[in-house]
Amino acid sequence: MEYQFSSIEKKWQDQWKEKKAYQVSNDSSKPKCYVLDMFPYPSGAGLHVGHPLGYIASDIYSRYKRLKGFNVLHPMGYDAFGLPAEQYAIEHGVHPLKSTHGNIDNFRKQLDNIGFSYDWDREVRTCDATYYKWTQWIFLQLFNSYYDRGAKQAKPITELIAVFEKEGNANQVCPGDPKMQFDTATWKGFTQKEQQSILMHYRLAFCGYGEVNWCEALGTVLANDEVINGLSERGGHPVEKKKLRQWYLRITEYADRLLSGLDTIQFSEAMKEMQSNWIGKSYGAEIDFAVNGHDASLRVYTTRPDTVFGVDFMVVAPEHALIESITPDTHKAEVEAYIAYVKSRSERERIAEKKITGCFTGAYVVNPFNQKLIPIWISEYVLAGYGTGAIMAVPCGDDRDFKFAQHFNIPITNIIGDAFDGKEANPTKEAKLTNSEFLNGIIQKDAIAIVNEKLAEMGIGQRKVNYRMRDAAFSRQRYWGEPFPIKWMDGVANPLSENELPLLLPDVDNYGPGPEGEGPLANIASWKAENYETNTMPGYAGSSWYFLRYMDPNNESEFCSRKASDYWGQVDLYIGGTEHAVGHLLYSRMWTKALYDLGHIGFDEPFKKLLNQGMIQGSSRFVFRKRGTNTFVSAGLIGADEVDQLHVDVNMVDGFELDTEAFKKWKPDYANATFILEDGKYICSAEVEKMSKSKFNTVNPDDLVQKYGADTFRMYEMFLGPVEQSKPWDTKGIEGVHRFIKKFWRLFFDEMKGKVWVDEMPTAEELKILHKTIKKIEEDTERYSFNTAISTFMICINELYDAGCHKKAILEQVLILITPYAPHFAEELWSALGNQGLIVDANYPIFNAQYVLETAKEYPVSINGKVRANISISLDATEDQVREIVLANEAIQKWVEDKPVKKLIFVKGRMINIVI
RNA sequence: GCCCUGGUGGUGGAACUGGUAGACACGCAGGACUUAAAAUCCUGUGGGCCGCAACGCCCGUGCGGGUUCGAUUCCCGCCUGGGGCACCA
Repeated sequence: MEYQFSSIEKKWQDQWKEKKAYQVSNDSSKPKCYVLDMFPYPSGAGLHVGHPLGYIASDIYSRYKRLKGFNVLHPMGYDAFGLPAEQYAIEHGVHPLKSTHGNIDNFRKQLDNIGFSYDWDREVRTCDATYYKWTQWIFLQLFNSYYDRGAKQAKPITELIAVFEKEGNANQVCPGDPKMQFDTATWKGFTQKEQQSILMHYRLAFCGYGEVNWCEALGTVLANDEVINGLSERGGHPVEKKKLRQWYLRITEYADRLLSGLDTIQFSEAMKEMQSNWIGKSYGAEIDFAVNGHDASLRVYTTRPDTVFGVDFMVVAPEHALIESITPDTHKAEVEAYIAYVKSRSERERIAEKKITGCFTGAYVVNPFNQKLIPIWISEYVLAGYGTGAIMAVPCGDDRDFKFAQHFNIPITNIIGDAFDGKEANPTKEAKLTNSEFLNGIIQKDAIAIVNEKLAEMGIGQRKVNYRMRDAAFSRQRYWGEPFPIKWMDGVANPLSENELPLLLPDVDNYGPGPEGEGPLANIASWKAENYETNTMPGYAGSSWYFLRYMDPNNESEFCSRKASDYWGQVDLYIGGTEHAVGHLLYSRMWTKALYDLGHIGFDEPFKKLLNQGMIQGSSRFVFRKRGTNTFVSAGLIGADEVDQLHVDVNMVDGFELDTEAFKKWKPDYANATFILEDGKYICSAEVEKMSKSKFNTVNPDDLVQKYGADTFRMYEMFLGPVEQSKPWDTKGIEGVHRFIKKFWRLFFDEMKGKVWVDEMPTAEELKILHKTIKKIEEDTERYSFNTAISTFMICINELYDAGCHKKAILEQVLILITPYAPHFAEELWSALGNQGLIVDANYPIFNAQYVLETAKEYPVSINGKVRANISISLDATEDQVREIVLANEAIQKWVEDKPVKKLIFVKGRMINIVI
């Protein structure tokens, strides 16, 4: 009986479906385990071999945990709102819902091919009203909350109102406007509208005017992480700064918790690094410098208060509020011209050119420590949005300040003696200070605290922590997203009540932008008549909480019952790519914390362990066409002729050898192609690139599943290397895995003889092979080392094969071990052995150390670290006995001769080393 | 520029806490079976030296140092691939 994978796989996929084998209950006495994939955006291009890598890994882990007795939640769904579907709608007039559904069907078909154990009854789609109803609901939770800095947690806005009525805002600094202050009476004196406007400055989801990344070509606002070098991530269109009314999430209030929470979760160092860089916490001080001749002071933020005697000039951002009042008439024209120049420059130009520009205001501040007058400059390199929008420049210690000083011939004060060579700035903290009066002779890093104390004493400064992270822009001028559950009345945003949800996304006639940068919803008269918000939520809204919905997907009265979220808790294993490091992974952490603060869930980090799968790259193949001809030269024969290098479909190339007949049929242009061959072959050149349709280097999993079966495909993807590692795809090796599976099959069935397994008692040697394998597979699967697990299976089968073992008692156990990796195969043979029920419900074999006990060990014996002999010695031999045996050995004696043995190192069960 | 990662045979990779480097595969070479092919099986396969062969010896984990009885693994300095951040004061 031959291994007929296609009928076997079809059969078991049908059986699983029929028996609802992967349906998961929230009611179980077993321990829980939640294994999650980052759900995909269903693009029109379909899956290539890179996509399932993480899905296979998570599927193996889920199935393994299930066999180990866990109640495993392993769901899948679709992140279905987003730009591509809308772009497609604009170009082809197809409703995004329709194209999205088509893409989802196609995805599902491809996923089903591979035999995943998803509980499809729990599928979520972010674009379904039954789902986005709750996205809107969570938005309202954020809208109706503020962050209590004292308690370090989100609280209902009603509590804040109560505080205002009792004591004003003295103990609740306004995050949106820190200078705002009012007492009880003032609060009560405000109109309803004024009160609402103040509350907006506290809300966790709020609306405000702000500089945003505006992309004219896309007609929308983009988040910082959607802008790359001044161009939009999608489409590569220019992006500029523009002031618009936008919704934001006050994620900055969570900066510190997002940072400290990293210590409680298992993310890779690289991932934590990326997140903490993004949050960008810095410790420094704010210092007030009195402006000479004005009753005003300039507040700067610095991380280096120790350098205060080295300040040679101040620089403020062009937007700084103080500029107008302190610039003397003599400098007005110049300053205005410079500000106009800065405004004329796009973000893109600024980043691309990085020119040193600036302008002196004509005003001075006084250094509070030595009364020196310090000129105030304006320059675009100082950002209005960070710190106080003003810096004290210390050219001898900061590279940018140094270059600025050089460029404008500003004299430089050296406060670090020999550590500064006059040619470049030295940012050290280890130098001894000079020219610094009371700080002279003190090491810089020690001086920081001294200056901070002095500042506090003088009442002109204090320690200050700053974050680089900005509040997250949360609105898009697009159609295909969640509508905001907000009605505008007299300039006040009114939240819909819970029973008005969902606010359904209406149909539109055209998907183009509305008037004045508004979204397409602004084009609908009935929508405008209701005064609904015309923006929609960004792509990350739905994906920020989907892992909670899987726990309770059909709940119509709650986003997720507390009972369900208490049962499932954190995601135990989350698998996905690194590209979401500072987007999705940060936002979903924030949403989780907010929902936790408000008491809706019982944990404040969503993902306990994150595993990043590597990217599978494409291995492109190229042919060389002689310029102006239809003749193709084999790679090894390219001489002086001018040739054009062209991508060729990798599926027409075997290794490097081109199938010339297939090539001719590929495109009409090539029908009459002629070839210059080497050794009768056309050889292509190769390059590793990103896998993409346009490079003709994509490999479709469907083709491989058809040719080798899903089980072979699954195992091969894992065998390729560690999951975390990026690597180019190469189909060649799949044969080896396929051979292995067939070999395993032949332990059960012989092509001629049919059934060959037997019901005999296993020998000690066979039990040893089995238990060695159980131990290793378990260890490897637990640490996600799937590639080495597969090689362990190969070793096991090779050994059983060599031992001629066809014993059911052994084979059956190995089948259970391999179930997570090759589920269809295991299911088929499990039932062939006469077992009732599914192998996915079997009990995992239990390792018994007794079977693998060794009595002796083949010790490597080295002399001065070089292995010279292998000697078998009993494991319970004492060191003295070992010494005797080893030194008596002929091969060792030859090396030792009559030299004295200085030392003998004996590591039990490992090795022996003789030092002479 | 700063930060994080990786660099091991012809190839993918293994070696988990410092203890026989190259497991397991691919590829290649030779052989068996077959009319032939596919499939399957067997043998060899890091480089070099000496040899009829067995055996044996030397070198070898990006490069140069160091610690150690012993280093792919730890430390210092450099080269290099990949990723992230980038006027953040």
